[in-house]
Amino acid sequence: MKADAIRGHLDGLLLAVLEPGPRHGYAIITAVQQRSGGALELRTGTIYPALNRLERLGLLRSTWDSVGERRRRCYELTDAGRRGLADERSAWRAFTTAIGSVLDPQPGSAT
Amino acid sequence: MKADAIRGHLDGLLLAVLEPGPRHGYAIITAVQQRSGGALELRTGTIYPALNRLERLGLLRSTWDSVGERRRRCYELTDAGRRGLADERSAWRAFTTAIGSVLDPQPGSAT
DNA sequence: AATAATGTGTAGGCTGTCTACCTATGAAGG
DNA sequence: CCTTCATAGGTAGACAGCCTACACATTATT
Repeated sequence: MKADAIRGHLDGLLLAVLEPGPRHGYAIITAVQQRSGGALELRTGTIYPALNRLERLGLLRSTWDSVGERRRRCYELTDAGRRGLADERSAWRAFTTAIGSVLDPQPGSAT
Repeated sequence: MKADAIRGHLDGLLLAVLEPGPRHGYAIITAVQQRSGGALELRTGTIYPALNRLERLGLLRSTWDSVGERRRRCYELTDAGRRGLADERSAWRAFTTAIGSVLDPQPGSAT
């Protein structure tokens, strides 16, 4: 996987894995990894700043919870986050359609 | 279209529009625009450095030709360029599969 | 005791794309 | 003749977002 291929698509990934329910950062990484069949391995340095940004934008809200002595920060979607996810999904469809039609043009289309 | 969504996919676009035959820069821009149904509007500042890079890498070769007094630089795929295009296409499929399976998971897959 | 797994986070750098700008020819219209 | 638009090629510099590398702490395993 090319290093910066996911640029511009990270937000959608984060919102999508939070759709079923709240998750903490580490679980987000493993969820993305599992869902993508191991293809996407996000780093902490990638997601934590992004999660902060999404919270600042009001798409996420976070709460601290504790398991024993260990603290973890759980993120969940806000209503704006759900709308944002819908936007990301339609943007993704438009994007893949656009790139796909250039990369693999239909035989009938103009050259 | 998010500004930098195409990051990491530009090379594939350029190689793909050059597959049918040689083209000069301006024609590459219009070809991408037409093939994508107007969704992708590349700028000269985007493609010329990229074309130079691809030529440096040996994926393209360029020749000057003249129409009257006007000179234009025509780019065409090398054999390495054709192989590069095939690589870009399979990378694109892997990429869309990966992102897609996170963004719109199949009901059966693990959360 | 040491190592791996779990868990959160920051600092700094990289690089490819974008914005903005510049130059030049040819055709069309006034 | 002059202006304007389409065609054609190009550079300089900034910017944003992701990556690399690092730091720290707790819990489980060997």
